[in-house]
Amino acid sequence: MNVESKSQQAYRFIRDRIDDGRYVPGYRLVLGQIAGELEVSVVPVREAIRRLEAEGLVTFERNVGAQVALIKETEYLHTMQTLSIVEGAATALSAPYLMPEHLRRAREINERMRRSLDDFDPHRFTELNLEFHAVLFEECPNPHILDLVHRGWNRMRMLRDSSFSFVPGRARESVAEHERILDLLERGADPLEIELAARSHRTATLDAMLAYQAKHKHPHPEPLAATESRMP
Amino acid sequence: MNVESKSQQAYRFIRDRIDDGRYVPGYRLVLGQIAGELEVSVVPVREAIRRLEAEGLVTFERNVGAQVALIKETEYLHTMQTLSIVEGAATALSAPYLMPEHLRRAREINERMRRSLDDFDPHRFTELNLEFHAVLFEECPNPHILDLVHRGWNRMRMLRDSSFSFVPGRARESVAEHERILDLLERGADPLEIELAARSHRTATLDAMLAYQAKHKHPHPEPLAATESRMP
DNA sequence: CTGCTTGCGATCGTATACGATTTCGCCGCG
DNA sequence: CGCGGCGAAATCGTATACGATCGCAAGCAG
Repeated sequence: MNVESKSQQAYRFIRDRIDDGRYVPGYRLVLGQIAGELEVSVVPVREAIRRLEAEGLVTFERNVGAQVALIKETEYLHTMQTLSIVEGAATALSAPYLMPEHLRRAREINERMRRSLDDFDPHRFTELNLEFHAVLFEECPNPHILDLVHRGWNRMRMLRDSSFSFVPGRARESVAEHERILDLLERGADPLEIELAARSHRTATLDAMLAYQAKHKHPHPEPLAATESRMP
Repeated sequence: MNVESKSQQAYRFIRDRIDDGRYVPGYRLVLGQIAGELEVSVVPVREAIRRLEAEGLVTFERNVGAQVALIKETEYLHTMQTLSIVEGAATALSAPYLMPEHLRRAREINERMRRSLDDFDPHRFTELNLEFHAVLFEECPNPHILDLVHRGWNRMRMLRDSSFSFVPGRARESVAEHERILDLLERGADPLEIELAARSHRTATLDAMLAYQAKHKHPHPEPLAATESRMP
């Protein structure tokens, strides 16, 4: 009965293709073409693209057209930094609501992450990584914060290939940090301590990436207040 | 030459009316009616409303229509909590980039806030309050975070009447807290200290509101992890 | 009187049509 | 050979049209 609206359908269509990499950043979204593939008219497609634009996944230029958002490096760093903050907060806020069951599941996922490392399966690793944090956020009392976290993840997913795998050794540290966060949660540590641990879990990744890139590619990707936000 | 697109025009039209209170929360947005007032067709109006929906200012129900978002109390609290986090972070991130000139202007605005209190001008007070924080964020190196702050402010503005004025005495405390934040910035305090000060500046308002409401209206607006996020 | 059904008006959702704008290749000129 | 202008094709932006859906009120049965 209640079939989803065509604009919703178009939204999902495009969104799926962005998510799974068929539409790479920079890919030109031509209204008529997408409308043709979907067998709908251009109006719903325009709405869908507008929505994607508001979410930051797509850029839209008047009379020119839309394309999958190109994330510049500094943009990427800013998103990482923002993520570190909202993820840290979300973890701390969720802490009081996490049951032993959640922690058990999280540990189990983390174990699988460790194993995926031994199997050299980076794709599986990043997938499990998302799952891990998703478990921690399941009981987050503030859906707003959660929304911000998801926005950040979407953004990140668009560059999935420039994630962990690019910094040798970082993944293993990541697993260890997960362990530490779980320990803090388990013993009901101070929320601030949890927040900072979760935050630096992400900023450590960021810093590792910066260091790695500085050594291997550009001399300086651009100074950022990232490290200043790290807080010891 | 390059007149703004009609959908942009419609967006601004609606947005203005929401901002200045002509469209109150719950106000029903009828496509044809708005299109008529603007002398455009419904298609651009739909796009505008979709965008407002993505920004959270408007809710849209299929085959029923759009209305200015009704913010429930818990929603409000969540937004405040989120704001406390992102504002705190934004303040800390901006700290290294603030020149004495900025601090001077901020102090001056804060003084005017104090005076507006003596004149019993709450509208002016809230206006200056935004200005104050805007100055602190002028040099924020992370536009992402800033964007989140602005989103939060938009949300808040929709309930402007339930802000400071409802908690007697809170405004004066707020001025004092501004002073304290400025002091921390001036002496180049630890970023974490600045962040927590800015954060608790907002959560203090939240807590004051909750306490006030608990005493005067409802027994319990609903428990929230707010105080847990406050962090001493 | 109450509750369910039915029909109508209001409004939404989308297709189609067409003018407006941009892009890009082609041509002539320097 | 390069470059500036011109024209056609591609694409966008919006108006209009019309079917689809919802809400509400009137009518009918119990």
